[in-house]
Amino acid sequence: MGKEKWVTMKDVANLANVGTITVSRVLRTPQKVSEPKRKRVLKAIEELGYVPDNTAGALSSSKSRVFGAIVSTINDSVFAQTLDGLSSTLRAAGYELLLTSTNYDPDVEEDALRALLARRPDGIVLTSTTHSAGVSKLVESVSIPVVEIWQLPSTPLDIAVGFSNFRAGYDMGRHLIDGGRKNIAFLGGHEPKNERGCRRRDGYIAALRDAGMVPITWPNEDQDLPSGIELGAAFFEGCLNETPKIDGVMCVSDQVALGVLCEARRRNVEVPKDLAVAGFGGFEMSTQSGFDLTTIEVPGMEIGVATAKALLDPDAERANKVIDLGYKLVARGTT
Amino acid sequence: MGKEKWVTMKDVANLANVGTITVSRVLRTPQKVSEPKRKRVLKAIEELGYVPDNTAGALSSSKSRVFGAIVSTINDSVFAQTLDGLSSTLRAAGYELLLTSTNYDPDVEEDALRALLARRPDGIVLTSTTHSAGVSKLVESVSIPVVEIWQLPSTPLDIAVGFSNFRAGYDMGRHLIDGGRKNIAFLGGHEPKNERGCRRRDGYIAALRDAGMVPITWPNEDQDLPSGIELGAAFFEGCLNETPKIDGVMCVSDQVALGVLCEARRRNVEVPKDLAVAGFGGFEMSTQSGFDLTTIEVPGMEIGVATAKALLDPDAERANKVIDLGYKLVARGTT
DNA sequence: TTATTTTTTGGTATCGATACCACTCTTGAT
DNA sequence: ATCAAGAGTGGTATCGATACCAAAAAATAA
Repeated sequence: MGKEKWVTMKDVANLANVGTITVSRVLRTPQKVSEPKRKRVLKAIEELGYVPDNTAGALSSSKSRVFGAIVSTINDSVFAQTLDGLSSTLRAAGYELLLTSTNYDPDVEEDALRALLARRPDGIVLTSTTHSAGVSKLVESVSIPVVEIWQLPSTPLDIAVGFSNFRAGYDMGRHLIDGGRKNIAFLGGHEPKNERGCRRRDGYIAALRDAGMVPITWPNEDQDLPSGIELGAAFFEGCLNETPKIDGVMCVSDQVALGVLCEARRRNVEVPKDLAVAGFGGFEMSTQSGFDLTTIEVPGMEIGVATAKALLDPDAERANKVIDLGYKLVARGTT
Repeated sequence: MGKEKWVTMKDVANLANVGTITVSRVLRTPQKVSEPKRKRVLKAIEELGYVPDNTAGALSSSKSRVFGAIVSTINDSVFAQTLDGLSSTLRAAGYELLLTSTNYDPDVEEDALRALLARRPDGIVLTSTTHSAGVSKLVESVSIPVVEIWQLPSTPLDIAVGFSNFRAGYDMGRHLIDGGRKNIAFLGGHEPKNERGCRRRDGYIAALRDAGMVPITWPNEDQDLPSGIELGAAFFEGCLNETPKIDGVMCVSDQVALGVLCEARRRNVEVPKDLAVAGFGGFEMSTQSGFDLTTIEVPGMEIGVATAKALLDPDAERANKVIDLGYKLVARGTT
């Protein structure tokens, strides 16, 4: 626990017998410094254990080398992949990630954004696409790239990287219809704060309407908790009580789908004979060695990487403001 | 996309007709400013849409109001709870979290730590407890709190918050022995880079030795991938081929345990009659409405909250350098 | 050789906030 | 009325890096 002060660039410069600016250049643009001086500086850095102070650098260059992200939750495996991809790509380029989660509470978003902007990030990542007036105003007053992810907003603030939740919902609806199911329900997605889930549900509804079928959704009251396996079981039970003839369910997430699978097993409902089950997300356990679940696989990692690229070179990406990375409907044993 | 410059504290001061320092005080120590001036300043802030620049504040006060965290992976649901607890508690106190993941690669740790320290954080969170010489040296040269989490190191660098992975492994071993199992295997945990998993395995080995039984572990070669459901299935298969009489398995994680459950079902091995299965972590799906899996429940969220408290008030916590939050063995249907 | 470009280098001002100190103005005690 | 204590306020130096400009050194052209 040394109480010593931090070593400064000036200390390094003195030891190496150069100007401070030369030390700065060795770190930022080494090719602009002659071989012998560069070596001397590097040796001095090593010797003193110098760790540059980015807060000072940020102040004078107005480049913080930090990006801010506001996510709805960290606690979602597919989503976490995006963060992994984002954070590692950024770190490779010498940037760090300032992370804030709102736990699906939009009221937190503005505060979180203020706090992030106070750190003068070089860019911002948002996971929501409908924003409060305050948020929009803040974002518009700022001249840094803003990337909205995991959705494709019709009017992006700046850049968007994601896929169409609506089309994914629609496609899965069709998949169940094509599989001959007659009474298909959608479980979850009625959390008004989870926009992505709502869009999937909208897609499902459209698919059924287009096929002349009646959409069944459950639950129908607002419900705030992020959907998980417990809810899946509960949803299925509730839905079945109301509409016993259900022969296909499409779930807002893989977690909910697993809850349905568990509940179905307890009730001796045979999958896929009596009931088709489809999820969304493509998390690890949906694979064949797991639950062999039909699902929509989302390119979580790719979204993270593409987002990082957009942040690092916004002008290149701004040509096409909306980057659609698509999704993959993977039909497996449960349908 | 406004190209306007940021509003500065001076702008606010001018508009409110006060000194810049008064504006600073309104934000940091409002009780030291008289009512009328405070109101005027707040109005000016509102009017101009002023967002303070923390990088400048950090430089002059040497308090960045940022904490850095280096985690092995974001992609683990129980672990994510810790991050959620950490980040929300910190934000409530006006601090942000700078997050970096190493993907279980210890070589990345030193680089990541350097990058974090360059942002002059007010504290650091580490998820590993065995560090390279470079990391230890860096940490020791710094006078900020350092919290190691999810483990209880014998010689903490500074403060530690977690539980004993060894004892958890030991207890679960005993649980299976007490349940009358005769041939108990431990699956996973042979990733040398995953210390926590190794400690659990060590605990299991000790429990079996103490009971005069022969420990069986699988796999026995180094294996780097973080354990998941696919690996669980594969491990179980491999282990069964070598030692067919297995009647109990303890897994390094719940994910691996689920893989075992799936593979067991495919092979018509009845759980828990023919095979007891235990996991570790207590993630959502292990509950009764999910897979009814016997597991060790870890207080993920609490670790995050306690870590935040330790960072915010290190001196209070440093009295007891090691904070053991324990764990809970939850016996369910699979044993 | 000298003139001219290019590369390398360092001095000084600057970024925007807070620390520190000095000063004024209350308030209450004597 | 006088003084002491404390609250409220602002000026100026400062944090540690980078930008900008100018000067020196080296490389190239004439």
